[in-house]
Amino acid sequence: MRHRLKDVAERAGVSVKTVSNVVNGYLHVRPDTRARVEEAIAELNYRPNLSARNLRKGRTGVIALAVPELDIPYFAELARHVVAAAAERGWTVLIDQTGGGAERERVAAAGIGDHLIDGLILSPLALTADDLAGLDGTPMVLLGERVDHGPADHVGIDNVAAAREITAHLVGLGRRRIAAVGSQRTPEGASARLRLAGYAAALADAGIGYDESLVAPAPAWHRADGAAAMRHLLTTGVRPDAVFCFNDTLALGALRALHEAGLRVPEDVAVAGFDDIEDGRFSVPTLTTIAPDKERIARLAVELLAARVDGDRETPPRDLTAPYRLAPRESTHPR
Amino acid sequence: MRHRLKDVAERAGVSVKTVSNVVNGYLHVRPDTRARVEEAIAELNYRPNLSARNLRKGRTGVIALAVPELDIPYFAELARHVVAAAAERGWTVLIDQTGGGAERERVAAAGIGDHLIDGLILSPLALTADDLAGLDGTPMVLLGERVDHGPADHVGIDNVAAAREITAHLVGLGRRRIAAVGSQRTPEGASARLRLAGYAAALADAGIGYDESLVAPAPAWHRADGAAAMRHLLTTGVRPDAVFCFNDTLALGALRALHEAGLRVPEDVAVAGFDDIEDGRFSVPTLTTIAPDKERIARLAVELLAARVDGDRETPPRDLTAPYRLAPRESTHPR
DNA sequence: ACAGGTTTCTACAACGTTGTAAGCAACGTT
DNA sequence: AACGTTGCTTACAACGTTGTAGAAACCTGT
Repeated sequence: MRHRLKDVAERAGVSVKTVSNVVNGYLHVRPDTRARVEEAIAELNYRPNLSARNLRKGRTGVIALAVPELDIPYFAELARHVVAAAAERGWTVLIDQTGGGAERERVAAAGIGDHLIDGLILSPLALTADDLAGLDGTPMVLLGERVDHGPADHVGIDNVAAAREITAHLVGLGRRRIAAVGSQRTPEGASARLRLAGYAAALADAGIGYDESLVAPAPAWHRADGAAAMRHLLTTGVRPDAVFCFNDTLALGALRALHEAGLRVPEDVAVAGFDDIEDGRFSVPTLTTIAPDKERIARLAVELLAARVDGDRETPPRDLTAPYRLAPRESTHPR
Repeated sequence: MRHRLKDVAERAGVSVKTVSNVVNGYLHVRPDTRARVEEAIAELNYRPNLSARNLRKGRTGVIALAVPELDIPYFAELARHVVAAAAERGWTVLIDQTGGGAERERVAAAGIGDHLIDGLILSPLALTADDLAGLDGTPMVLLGERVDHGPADHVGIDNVAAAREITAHLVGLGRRRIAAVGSQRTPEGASARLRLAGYAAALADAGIGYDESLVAPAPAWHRADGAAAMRHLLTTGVRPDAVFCFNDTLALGALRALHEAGLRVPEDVAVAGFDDIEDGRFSVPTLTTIAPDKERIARLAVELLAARVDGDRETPPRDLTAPYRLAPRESTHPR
């Protein structure tokens, strides 16, 4: 019960190509012919076969967005903005979950060779410049951490500056034993490294010594990891009077652990996060955070990708920086 | 720099079809021929053109998952499970955001005619049976609310029983002024209606009168809506001693509003949600909820869809029910 | 009536893949 | 030696669409 151009053409008494012209809005079609064709299309409920069209055109109108995990709120919120920005260009977004593993990220990046998608917006956790080197010229935009000298365009925020600013905010409250939660053994340039660097810089600015024992690693950046890291910090000698978590979910986990330990936030321990996910605006207490302009990030990424898909293979990789702002909330209210 | 079967064939000195056979794992290919072909494939970094393959096969290997919003944690978690279940079948999942509007849902449902996807898993908020009637036989599975006599397979949980059970749990704590948050003017059979019915049934079971003023509507089911509804309940005469929110995000918003009003949970007001999102396991206090088996829901949906995609158009629409369990947490601890 | 231009329409080929059917070896059996 | 059988390979057509090139129809001004 599925119809083709041919069926419509026969019904309307014209050639296949004329129907194609009507479907594609080609100008020079006589009004009465057009009407007849449109009638036939409606009667048969004709819909173009996109596979055939894609094959013919070499374009699919689909881009992929590959993120580590959809149920990390930051990525879900980002995905919404990307879908919206892509929709304005008539693109459909295929969302891929890499799980943050290098292998799956590589597969996602390679998948763009399959002609199923016109381009890829990739938010890498594990991938390095080397991994990306082999991908010959298929349009790609990287989000988040910057892959130095990578072959692809990049959109991100200034992680170091943002981390420095929010740490300085904690310092400004008079806190001195400021812990960091979320450090990882990741490649140079990854978010964890950059945010740690900003943290360290802010401490140096304030003349506070960097104390290794106040830096808690987290294998992933989920709530459970934040809670575990916080519990660990509380069992070691020095109790922190403030914590900078490298993202909001870590911070929400930390809030939970502090609550279980009977500590008050912000009175005993001030807590700050990063990402500005919706949860943090409703948690008890609400969460001070760095709010990256996600909408802008998504829009820039789609624009960069569009330029490449439209044939620009000459411009060297571009590196755009989106704004962010510090959003102080209850978790760091002055005592 | 993109290669086709033809290029590989020339390089390996065989016919195009032989290369195709190698790519598709056809049995009768001499080992040395196969080796030569594979070498050529590797040298040219050949990847099949999926548009062409799809055109030829009439299948795309892509299914769509249409959900109202990705940044509602329940749908994000569900999406992860669907992606995983689909991956086991070699399917890619294209995720679509409908925003819960009837129009966008209709577009998503109609999009399956475009031959871009083999089937659709749709989680409708606004769509009615009538909307779905016009879709001639393209495979579709509905999630969540049941569309009575709809033309499609359905997977859900027993909303009425679950709502009744969790309300009974509140009754069991000795609470009597039990509010409901999240009612909506939706079509018969929608989640809001079903959960309200379960709530009412549990009250009746316990001999508690149904009090209209304890039922708060919520235009959407976000945190902000839950907070607003809770604030509204607190300003009206009767202060509830328990609240059943129709989903977890509403409940998290309600927790926030209760906190701002200086009320303790669960001592002053017990709070229960629905969906078992991750946030509720880390909130302060942790959230009592109904935990639907999301993994099972996703798996069943993919299986039902697979049967239809594989050609079964005869079996009448099936209706599967996934299990759930009550997860009691801090927000309803006995006084 | 006719050249010259414009508008409208069409036939054909191609996009890259795979199913079909048939061809060609090589082998074992009579 | 002729035969069927099996294993391996290939030519061809088709999937449904659109770009190209050109034919047909229609104008316009002489």
